[in-house]
Amino acid sequence: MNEKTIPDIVIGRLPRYLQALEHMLQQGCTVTSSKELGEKIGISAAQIRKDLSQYGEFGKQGKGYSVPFLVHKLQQILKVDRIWDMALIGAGNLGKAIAYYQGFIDHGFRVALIFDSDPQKVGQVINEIPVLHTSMMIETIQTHQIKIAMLTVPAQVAQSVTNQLIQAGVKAILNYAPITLTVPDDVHVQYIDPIIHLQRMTYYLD
Amino acid sequence: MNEKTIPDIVIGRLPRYLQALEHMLQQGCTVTSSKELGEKIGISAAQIRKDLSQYGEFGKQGKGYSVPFLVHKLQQILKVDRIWDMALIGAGNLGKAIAYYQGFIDHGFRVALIFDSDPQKVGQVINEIPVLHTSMMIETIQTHQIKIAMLTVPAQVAQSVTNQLIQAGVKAILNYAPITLTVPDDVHVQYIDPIIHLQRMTYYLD
DNA sequence: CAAAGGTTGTGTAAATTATCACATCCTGAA
DNA sequence: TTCAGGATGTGATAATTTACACAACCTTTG
Repeated sequence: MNEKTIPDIVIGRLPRYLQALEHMLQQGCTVTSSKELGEKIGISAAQIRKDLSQYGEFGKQGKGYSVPFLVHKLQQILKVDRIWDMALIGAGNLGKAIAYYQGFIDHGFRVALIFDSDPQKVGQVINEIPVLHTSMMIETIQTHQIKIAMLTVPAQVAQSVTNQLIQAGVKAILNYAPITLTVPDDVHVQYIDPIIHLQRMTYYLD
Repeated sequence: MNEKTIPDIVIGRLPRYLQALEHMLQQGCTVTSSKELGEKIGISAAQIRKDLSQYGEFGKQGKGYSVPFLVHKLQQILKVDRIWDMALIGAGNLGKAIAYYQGFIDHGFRVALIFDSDPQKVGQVINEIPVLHTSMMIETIQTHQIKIAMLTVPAQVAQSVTNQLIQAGVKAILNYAPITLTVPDDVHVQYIDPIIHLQRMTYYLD
């Protein structure tokens, strides 16, 4: 069953299923169908069934899916059935907003370390976490065995910071800097850039 | 040539081309090739050539592409050869960080209006823009003819705010709230949700 | 001028992704 | 018990997307 690897495009949809299912759970909904879920997130029912069937048979014919069960399974598949410590690099406006975001901890992600190169920022405490100088970054990340980093530094230094993160053993980077990062094959990068998203929409406007 | 519509997946890559090309321009690079560009952003040269050829013949055989010319063409195609006024809904930590972000204005996007439902926030001035109450939202957006909105409100109110935005004539929404929005076909939505992106990466971690 | 080297634009083939359609199964009611 | 209604899981098919390969063309060099 798990013979061949599941395409990344499928993986990309799983978090969206999980998000919608967690909302349902909060609202006390215990059973759903691929049809209902699909309508909520704008994906065809067949697509959802096929995606989920890659990992096993989670539903009951005639009935649908148990929401708590499916949430649990998806959390296992996505490996968010645990707490992930993360490092945040860059304590500017955006970095601070991220450090204060409650959503991370609610979903098993914890900002454990914050770094900045500005001596004025070092020593500040953001949401109970002291800002450390980037000169301590590699060593501290290594000792904490942190695998995930969020990057909110200027584009000019993003690649060099990335190189250091890789050296420190980081395997996943959420990059807010407006630049494509070059990384080894075993390091994953996701990009968050509002400009890119906006430009993708203005294309369709008059 | 423009007979049939160009697939959205192609549109999604154009902003990344533009981003890389603008970096090159800043560094004084005036000519490039699909090979060089592709290596920078991790996309095959053939893919880039095919994408660009959808809109015309911008390159010179044997030579490559003129960077300033291609930047100009992409800006035209993506309709970012002008200034777009935007409304920002939600003046929390994230909303403030967005309001202060220099990158928008550098790329032709201007935060023109800010709204919040919290009376304590209304009247505050963020980056020279006064925060207005959401009760004035529909009317103000209409009179300013604003077509783009950024949403940084709690998930619980995101859909109802969205409905109001649509009523006000907004056609593109950059949604930071962790929920799928339901909108008419002529309204475009892009999602920015760090949790989704992180979960897409933890799948691949041990 | 000729030839070499390099790059584009594109028709075609391959690979990937999404849709369809239906056998199978479960539930509940008569 | 039987039958109707409804939903899953999946093989087959269709659609989309990417990769390949090369003719055409430009530039430079000798």
